[in-house]
Amino acid sequence: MSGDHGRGDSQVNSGSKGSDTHKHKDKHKDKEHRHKDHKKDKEREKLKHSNSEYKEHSEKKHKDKERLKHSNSGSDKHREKHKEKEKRKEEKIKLTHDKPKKEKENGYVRDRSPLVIKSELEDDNGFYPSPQHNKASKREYDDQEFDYKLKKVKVEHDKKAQKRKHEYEEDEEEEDIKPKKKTKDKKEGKKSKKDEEEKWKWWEEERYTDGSKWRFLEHRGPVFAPPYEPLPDKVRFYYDGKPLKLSPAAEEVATFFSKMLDHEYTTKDIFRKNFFKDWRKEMTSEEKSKITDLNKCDFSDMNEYFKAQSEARKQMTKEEKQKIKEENERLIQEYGFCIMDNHKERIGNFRIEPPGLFRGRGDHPKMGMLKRRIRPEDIIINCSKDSKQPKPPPGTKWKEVRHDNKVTWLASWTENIQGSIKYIMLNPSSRIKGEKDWQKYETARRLKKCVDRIRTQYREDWKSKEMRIRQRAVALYFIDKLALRAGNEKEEGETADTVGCCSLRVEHVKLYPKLDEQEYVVEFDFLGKDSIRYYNKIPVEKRVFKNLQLFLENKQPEDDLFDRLNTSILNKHLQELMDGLTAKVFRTYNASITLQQQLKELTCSDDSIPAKILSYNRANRAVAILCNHQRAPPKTFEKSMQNLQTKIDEKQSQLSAARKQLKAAKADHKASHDDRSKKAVEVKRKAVQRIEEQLMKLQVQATDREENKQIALGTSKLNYLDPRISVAWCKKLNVPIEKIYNKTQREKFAWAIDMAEKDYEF
DNA sequence: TTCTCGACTTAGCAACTTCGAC
DNA sequence: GTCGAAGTTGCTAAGTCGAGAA
Repeated sequence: MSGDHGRGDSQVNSGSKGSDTHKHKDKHKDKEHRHKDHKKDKEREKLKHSNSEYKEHSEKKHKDKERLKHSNSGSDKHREKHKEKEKRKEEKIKLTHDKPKKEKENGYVRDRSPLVIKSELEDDNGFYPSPQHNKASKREYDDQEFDYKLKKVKVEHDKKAQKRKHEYEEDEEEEDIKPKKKTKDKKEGKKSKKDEEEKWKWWEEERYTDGSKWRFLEHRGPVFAPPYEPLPDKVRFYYDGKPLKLSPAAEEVATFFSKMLDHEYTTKDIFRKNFFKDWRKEMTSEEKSKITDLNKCDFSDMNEYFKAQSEARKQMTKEEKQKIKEENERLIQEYGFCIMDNHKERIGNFRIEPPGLFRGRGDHPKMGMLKRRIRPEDIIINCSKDSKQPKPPPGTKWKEVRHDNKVTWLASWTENIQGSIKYIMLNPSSRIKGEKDWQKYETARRLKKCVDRIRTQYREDWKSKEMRIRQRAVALYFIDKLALRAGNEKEEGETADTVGCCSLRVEHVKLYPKLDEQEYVVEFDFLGKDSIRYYNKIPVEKRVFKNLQLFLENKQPEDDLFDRLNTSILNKHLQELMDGLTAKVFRTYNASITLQQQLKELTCSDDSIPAKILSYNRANRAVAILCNHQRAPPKTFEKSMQNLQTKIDEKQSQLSAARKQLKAAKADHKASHDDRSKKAVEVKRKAVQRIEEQLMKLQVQATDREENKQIALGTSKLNYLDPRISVAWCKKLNVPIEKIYNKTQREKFAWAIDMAEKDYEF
């Protein structure tokens, strides 16, 4: 495809990105890098910028940024503000912990949602009533590319909804009465019902255009973590070499730590410090006075106990395992589904996160803190007014029950580490998620149509008189060319120090007018999402290079590279260029277009199926490299590679032996010319062929595995690659779809599998 | 206009399950 | 049937982005 201005080539084919140069270094080195301290003293006086226009804006933005970002800056005012923020957050967390925020939330429910729902439900003719287009719904409506096929519009009315609702209730009752006595027939009956649901082609139906997400929603609420079971007396905790019986609350938190003893986390200072601080909060005053030093705590006995338990689980008999499986299945049947608009849909995560120690990624300042137990009193339930509301566990109550059909979640709670909200939502195979996914790819396809115009414009903007426009244009170039993330601003001290494009700092880029025979090379080295290192050396256009030199002028390493840009400004600009365009659409677009190009380049219709799959994986890998989707090499990688090599060696000697035998058989036949010897030649020839195929398969497997060592293919496959490209490729080249997508993925992409023909073009 | 928050997507890891060789 | 490797699933952290409050 033409639209790529040579982007991928250096990266994708030659692997010039860090994946092949720096990024595969020892993981520890990466971790060291992650530890790089960005919190340097910011008191030093800022040098004045030479460019006057730049200076004026820069000062303003600098002030803002200082206030916003650097908690350790010299500004008292800023410190106070930061403190205030912290306080507010703590209060919020405390509030959600203690008492529900009744007023606001109740107001919300009473004043808005039910009214909306009521009026909509009353509208009998308009199952999708004429919307008073709000902004969000207008965009959906305007999105012409995302028009449903209306060949089979199925409009089910409330009566039918009620009927289905009752079926669901009957199911539930049956489950309640005899949960474990499912006959085979009943199971099959359920299966066919399930099949019916699986076959539901929501993509052939109309969708809501008024911003509402559903009309009817009924579910059983979440499943809570099992209560804490105190340790048997024989399992001891030792302090300073002496056994110490802990109170149940302190003991529970101690078990969280003891279970992680083999993990690197427990060796980290921040983790230990945070854990100890939170653990002490759970101790009795007596425990608090005794236990004052984590280094004197010995959790090894507890650790051994949990390891033994885990081992015992593995050693369970088939029957015991089966029993657990069945019990789990029962739980899924009861809580794992909901009824949304006449259809039984799978819930993605119906279990509440159990208490434990927070495992932040990278250098997270809050790692080790105690994630508290979530109780029914913390949970907000969302369901429709006319549904059977989920019952809280006996003796408890929900924080709130609301009926907001403008959102997709079924339940939510506020977690205590960051004060953010967690949700229970539907499975990716559900209509609500699928629609959104489809829409995402349609937006990316619309970008394809205007990407050339956008590229021309940002090239023009590199020459702009206004610094803010130049910065915007260079940032957009990086987002487009390198598939960088937008890079929202983050609150310092709350999370690990990671950046995206707009939040890049001076210290993250190095400029080389000439490097290894290439001109105008930019070296990127920063930690992105999940503290994954992005390292890349890339030649850029001269104008970009000159602009970067200008942006870096008179700045300190910890200053922002794009000091007059943030994601909000960028996205507002993108919105003007194309309806629905945001920074992340470029990632989706470039990922999908790269897959399509690579598949065209790499596959040949004459190839065997394994060879085709290898090509597919290579195309997928090109995207994963582009998007910097890395993984830690599997622990057993070296060993499994060795085993595979042994197999290859064996197969090779088997092959040469078989060839010798064939040669001998041929000689025999030449001498005797009889049928028996002719037959023997045929048999030997087939044997050689078979071994050759086996050898090839093994070699392909080895190549694939080696190339995949540190690349995660799943993320791009699941989130960035328009599934219709893969489906079309499979259909065109007669590759079974099962070779590309497993069961879960096929469920998620059912819409694409159904609608994409072999000639589909992204 | 700035800032915060809610809702949602994207992400890697680890536990669990299945597969295939012996 | 056993064992190790590969594949799958679940979990939950960490992003993006837009709306609305301050």
